[in-house]
Amino acid sequence: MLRMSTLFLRTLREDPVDAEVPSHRLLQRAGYIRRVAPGIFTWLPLGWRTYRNVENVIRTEMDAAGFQEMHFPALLPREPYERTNRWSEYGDTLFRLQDRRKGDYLLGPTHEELFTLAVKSEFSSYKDLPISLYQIQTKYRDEARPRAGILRGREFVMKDSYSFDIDDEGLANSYRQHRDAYIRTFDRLGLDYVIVSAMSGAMGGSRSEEFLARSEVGEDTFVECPACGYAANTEAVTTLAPAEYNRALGEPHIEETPETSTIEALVSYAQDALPRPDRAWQASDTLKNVVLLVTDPDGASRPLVIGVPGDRAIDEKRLEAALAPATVSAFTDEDFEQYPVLVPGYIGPQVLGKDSESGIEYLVDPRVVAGSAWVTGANEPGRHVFDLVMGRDFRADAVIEAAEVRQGDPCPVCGQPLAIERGIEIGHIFQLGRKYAEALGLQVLDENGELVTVTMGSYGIGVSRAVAAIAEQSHDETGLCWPVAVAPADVHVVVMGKNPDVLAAAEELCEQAEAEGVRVLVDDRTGVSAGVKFNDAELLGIPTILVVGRGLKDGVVELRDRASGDAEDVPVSEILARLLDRSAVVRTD
RNA sequence: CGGACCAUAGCGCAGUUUGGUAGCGCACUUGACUGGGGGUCAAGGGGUCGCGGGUUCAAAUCCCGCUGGUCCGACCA
Repeated sequence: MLRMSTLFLRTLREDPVDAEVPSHRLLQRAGYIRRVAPGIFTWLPLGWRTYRNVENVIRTEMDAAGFQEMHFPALLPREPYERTNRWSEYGDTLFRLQDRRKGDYLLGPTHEELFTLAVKSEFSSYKDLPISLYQIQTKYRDEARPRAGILRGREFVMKDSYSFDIDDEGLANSYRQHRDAYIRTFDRLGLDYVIVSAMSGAMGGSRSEEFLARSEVGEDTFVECPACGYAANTEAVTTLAPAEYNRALGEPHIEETPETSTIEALVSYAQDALPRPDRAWQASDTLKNVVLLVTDPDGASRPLVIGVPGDRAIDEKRLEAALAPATVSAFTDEDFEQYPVLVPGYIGPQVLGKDSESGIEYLVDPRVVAGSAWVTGANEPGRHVFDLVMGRDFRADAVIEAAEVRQGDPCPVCGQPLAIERGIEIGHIFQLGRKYAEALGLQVLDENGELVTVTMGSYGIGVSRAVAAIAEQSHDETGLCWPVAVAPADVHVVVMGKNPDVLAAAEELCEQAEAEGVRVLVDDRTGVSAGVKFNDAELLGIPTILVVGRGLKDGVVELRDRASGDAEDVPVSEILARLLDRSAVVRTD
């Protein structure tokens, strides 16, 4: 039994000044966590109980799915990460340190290498596979800017699983098992989440989905189709090629368009000087060609031009995701000097493409379909070309998803307008493929006695982040409101006044409840006013609040639902049954 | 990595402009009253004013340097 009179807890009446998002603010005010250094937090007793409940839900579901828990060190040698290139690729985000002999070590940001090596050292036959292993581990990432409390810390706990299969079919199966286990886990945690298509990004691999807890403070943006249920991270949204597009009125013709190096100026000029017969010119009639400098992982860089409808901006995240692992930067004046064919403000696709004279790679937005006509640069200052038709008058090397996604864009599945939402990434599942197995030489003998490289999946849940995500989704103005599955106790008993008979009656009730498996936190403090106790109870957010006080002489106590605020008087004789009904009694923490 | 700002009691802040006994609210201790919504009164404890140097009779305050931190953006399985 937790007693407020002895609990290591101090609630704060005022908000900590550094806390911006509700979860961070309330977890600190309620005495669940305290900051130690930027992005590094201590869990105080109530917070730790909550954290462990979350961890236990995750662990039970992983075990139930047949995944085996093990545990790696957080402090790791450099060598395995050197072999997969991540010692350098991870960059400044990697926490590095040296031992007394100047040997390089790191604090693990994720453990693909170690799991791969572990399987390699133990198993060597297809008969041993498939297998899925996991750990619940403290991870370290030296984030450039930790923020939002434990939503994004530099030290955090992650449950990371890895599956090992002999072939793609096996991997797909392991992936499905993890996906199902994650659904059960997040359902039990009471989270409101969506599963979105994601890019596998720097991790490599093919299929990837993210579990996002809906939250306006989330750092991930995703689109969702209210009509058909399609959902995707903005990085992974695919653009529907339009069924209708501008048709050419004739052959391409170059027009004088002075001082029109921006789309806005061009549209305005064309409207005045070269009006369309049927309707006004729009930015979406123009083809904007953006030059970027692409740098490959080996350090080589080259120009790249991307053509998008003039009303669209390039979304850097989508661009980076589309080009990964290469990175992009702006094309500078010096770069332009090296490529005189590129006339800033008047770049047109006629001179672009790998097969063209310039050899500059040219990629286009999916809206630039074959047969569509555009107004675009004529590759000379002050001139644009009209009625330039994709496929007829110019070609692209490929299609790229890099344009911004907007509210109301058509769903790639059903065509209905998409909504844009924000979420907190609480889980991510990947079909990694053979990247790590190849780099580290994880092979087994197949049934024909041939060596084959194992294919892997990688699956993560942010355990500490999930605590914050739950807090983010379940709180109100007065404090936290935990779902019963993760709450630090089942019932918060508020003992009113200082009448020893009332206290004794409350104590007895608490003892009986505990004996039945109900986890009780009792506010047995004397000399604390009713207001303080009620406010603390609401701040702490235990789902059921039981007020033992003046009703006792009539044989009733007051039962309150923290979330709704609903209260009712319940006869003492019935209270145990009611509490059991509202408790997460079957629990192993 | 850009931009803005901050550092004074456990927390939140004033004091710095114009140098002169280090303050307020909350929290904490003691006592009394109160006792179903952060109650009242009284008496207390708690500070290398981030660090180092300088100017001055005198520095939280002015000057120089450093360190740490926060927020916005960039970045970020």
